[in-house]
Amino acid sequence: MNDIKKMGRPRTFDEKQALLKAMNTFWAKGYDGASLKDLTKAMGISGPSMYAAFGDKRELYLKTIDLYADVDACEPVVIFETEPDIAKAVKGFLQAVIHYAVSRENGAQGCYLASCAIANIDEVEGVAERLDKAIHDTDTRLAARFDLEKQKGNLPSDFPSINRARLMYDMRQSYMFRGRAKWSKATLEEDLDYRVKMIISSS
Amino acid sequence: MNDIKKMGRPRTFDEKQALLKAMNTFWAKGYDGASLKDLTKAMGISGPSMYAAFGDKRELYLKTIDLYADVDACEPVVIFETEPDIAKAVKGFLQAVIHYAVSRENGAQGCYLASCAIANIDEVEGVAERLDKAIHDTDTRLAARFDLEKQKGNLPSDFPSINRARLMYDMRQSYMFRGRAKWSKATLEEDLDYRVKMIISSS
DNA sequence: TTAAATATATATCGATCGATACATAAATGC
DNA sequence: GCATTTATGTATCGATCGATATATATTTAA
Repeated sequence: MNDIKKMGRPRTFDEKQALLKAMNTFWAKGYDGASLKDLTKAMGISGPSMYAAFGDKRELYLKTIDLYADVDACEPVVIFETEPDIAKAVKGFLQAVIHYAVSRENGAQGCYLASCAIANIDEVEGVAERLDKAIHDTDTRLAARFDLEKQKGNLPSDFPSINRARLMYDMRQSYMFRGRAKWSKATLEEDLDYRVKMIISSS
Repeated sequence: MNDIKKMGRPRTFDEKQALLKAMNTFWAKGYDGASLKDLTKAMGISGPSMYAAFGDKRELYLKTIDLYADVDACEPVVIFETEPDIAKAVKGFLQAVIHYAVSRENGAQGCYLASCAIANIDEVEGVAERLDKAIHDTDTRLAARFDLEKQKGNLPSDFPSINRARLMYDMRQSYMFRGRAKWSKATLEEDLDYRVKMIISSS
């Protein structure tokens, strides 16, 4: 539906692929630590191409944050939303988080928001609102699944969905933090079952 | 005992005070975002004085990390170690953490390690080992209090001290994260009692 | 009083920063 | 065809980066 030919010389690179490369560069070096040279080299494009496509360094950064929040960080959430059994869903979520936390490429371990974006929350305009939205969106999305289980009668009617959703998100951030600090998958999984219990316990 | 007069012109500034100012600057702007101009202005000294006293920018950064780990971040831990009742100790720890997370000066909210240092873990040599040590030291210190309570008979003999210590530290990091993301003290305290209960629950 | 030692202030270094001017290449519209 | 539009590659801008050379000020040792 949207394949109307545009005028002018066509792009020779894929915007999303370039954004992913930029994200990994920011992730490893930080906003100020990642130079335009670093970024354009990783993206495989020239400086002027970057500016034409994304605006400037700050806008590029904000777009990588949007990409992360909308796409990259969602896999564990999807697992949580699709696994039928709620206990298994919680455990599957945390397992996916742990796997994600330790298995990204060099220098980009952990959570992009928690280990990169948050460092510039007051320095780079636009970061704060995106971070706040990402946290609330995830909290809400996780709570929605708990609410669904309450309707089904699989969780008690007084189950505090939003509080447990926040707790679950906090567990995610904790694993991400230790993952970036080079903790092993095995060590992170040690206390997994108790944490699952803590999340779905009703009182 | 250590007031032997040194030769040469004496320092006109206090090293620790200058380090604290440098830490706040790094905290707000990040390692690469904080320029020597920013740093020396905040520290109230000239460039050459900074280099003479601390080496270079990287060494200054590492020294601020040491200062944070050894001094600045310890207040909630001390509360945890000194409050006689273990349940109150856990709650007091988390309350102190929440207070700390939201009440630092502009741009320096949250945990210095989690919102600044960790961003440069692979970029700045020496950060990774300090971060790893700080996490392990805190985990161990928290676990020691649980072990003490086990000896006293206030906690069951099979209480998993190190796992609960890690959980407690993770709760700390979570509050710090949301504190930096501008969450209010009241909101952070909402689910406090449940978290305390789960930290000291024995099964 | 002089020499040695350490800290300070000013001025400035080459390198790199983010960003852009310009000419050229490759597509569409007519 | 030719004009228009958009993207690319090269070369480079002024500003700022981290770091230092130099001269001066202030202390102790003798």
